[in-house]
Amino acid sequence: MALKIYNTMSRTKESFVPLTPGKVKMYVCGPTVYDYIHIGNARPLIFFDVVRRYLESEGYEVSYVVNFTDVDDKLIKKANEAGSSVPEVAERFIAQYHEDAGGLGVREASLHPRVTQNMEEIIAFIAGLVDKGLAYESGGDVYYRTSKFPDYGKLSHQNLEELQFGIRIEVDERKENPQDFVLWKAAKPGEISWSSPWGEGRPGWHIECSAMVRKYLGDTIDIHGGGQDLTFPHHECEIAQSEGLTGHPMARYWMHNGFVNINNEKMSKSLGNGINVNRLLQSIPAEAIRYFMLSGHYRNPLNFSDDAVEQAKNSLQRIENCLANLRHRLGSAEPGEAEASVRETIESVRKQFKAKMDDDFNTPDAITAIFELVQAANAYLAGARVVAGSIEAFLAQFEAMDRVLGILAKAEDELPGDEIDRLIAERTEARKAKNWARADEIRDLLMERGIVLEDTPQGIRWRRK
RNA sequence: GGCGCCAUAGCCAAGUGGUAAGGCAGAGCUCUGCAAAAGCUUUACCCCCAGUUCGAAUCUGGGUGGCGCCUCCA
Repeated sequence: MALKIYNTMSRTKESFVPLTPGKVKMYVCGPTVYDYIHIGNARPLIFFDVVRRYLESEGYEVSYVVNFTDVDDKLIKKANEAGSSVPEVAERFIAQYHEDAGGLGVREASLHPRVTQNMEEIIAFIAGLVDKGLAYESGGDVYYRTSKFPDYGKLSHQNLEELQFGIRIEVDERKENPQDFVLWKAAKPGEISWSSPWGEGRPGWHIECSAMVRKYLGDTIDIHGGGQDLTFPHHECEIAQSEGLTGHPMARYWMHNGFVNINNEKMSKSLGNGINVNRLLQSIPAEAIRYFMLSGHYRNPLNFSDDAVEQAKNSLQRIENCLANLRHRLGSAEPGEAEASVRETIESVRKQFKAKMDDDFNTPDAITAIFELVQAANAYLAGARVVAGSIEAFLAQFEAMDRVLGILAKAEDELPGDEIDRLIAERTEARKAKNWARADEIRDLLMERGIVLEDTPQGIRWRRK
């Protein structure tokens, strides 16, 4: 079964066929770097990171581009408030982004282009649109002439006549039509700006993605992703710009992730309930955040709460216990190749995992496949005969799945300190002597230090709590 | 007004025509010096009402209750 992706454009799951066999060009709209990233930003980061990892694990060579919007109104405002400059603010939060995304286990994109480093291409792009009559200059601004692009609305399935413009934002009288959107904004006095054929100014929000997609990936890419709020207007405008200029489809598959709510409320600045990823990572392991994010289907809304985090942690604990127990038992297992029955079980889990990921990245069901493996491995460990090859095969399958999801903590190979070692040895002696009081005392002592001791027929097994 | 989304056990969450996966939490049992870990067992009139069908959580229509987008937004 081949990969199917839900395409916002067609509103159906479509078989994934890349433009060039074996290669995938993928672009996801990145953050405007004027603040710390929040839990809502984290969802597309983590989800599309998983998409990318899965494609790679399926053998595709993925060119993955995530942009930084490093100049816009919010940055200008922030810089003014902080008595700083736009580049300084951007630099600071780009660094912060890398720290936080990395903290979430999100791999760096192939490329993180910035608006301010692609100004030539952006201006050339706009000029091209003006030349084609698809854009017009008005009072130092340049606007896209939506009336010249009949497909406008095709992604979000909006009908131009039905859209209510000016509902939230006052319509600028410099526009020919209210639905026209800005490509180039004339600079106000003192604002950061670049020279252009239309005077000093800066790019509008949508044009950067069109210009950077084209420059770094080409006229048509395979996957274009982002949060579902970007469907309209952002991606709609990108399509108008890119397809208007090049005459080619901008992307073959449009993917949009659902929102994260906080305690069943929409996350918004006005409610003040945004959750800062950097702060969150100080109290919650990245793996638990990833598990939480992947525990629901990416197109459904997800509700973030303390309870949800707790459940994610506990669920993960079951998998990690299993891994720890496998590793511990490896030392005492008899040598030998994996049994056929074990290989079959693992193969069936492998297929299940793949089938679920192939079905529009059904990560909740893919996680279920992991639990199937946990169950099988636990049952195997409880059996009479335990062979090293089988344990290794189990571990290898866990690792293969985790290369895609990234929800399991890296194996801690740190050894207990001398003192801990000594205490464990002393407890073993005490147990031999049936000195249960001393044995329990030592276990409690280590428990206080976050170390859980478990007695098994193969000796003491310890893990960090 | 337009375009959409969601409603499944105490909680989270798949399934989208053949009679309810998985996880968390809870309970019981087994194992254990005691634990832990693990195993086994256990919990669902699938929001409501009609309809289509041999058969519907799944399709259709109508409700009810949440929610998103309509040029800041992941």
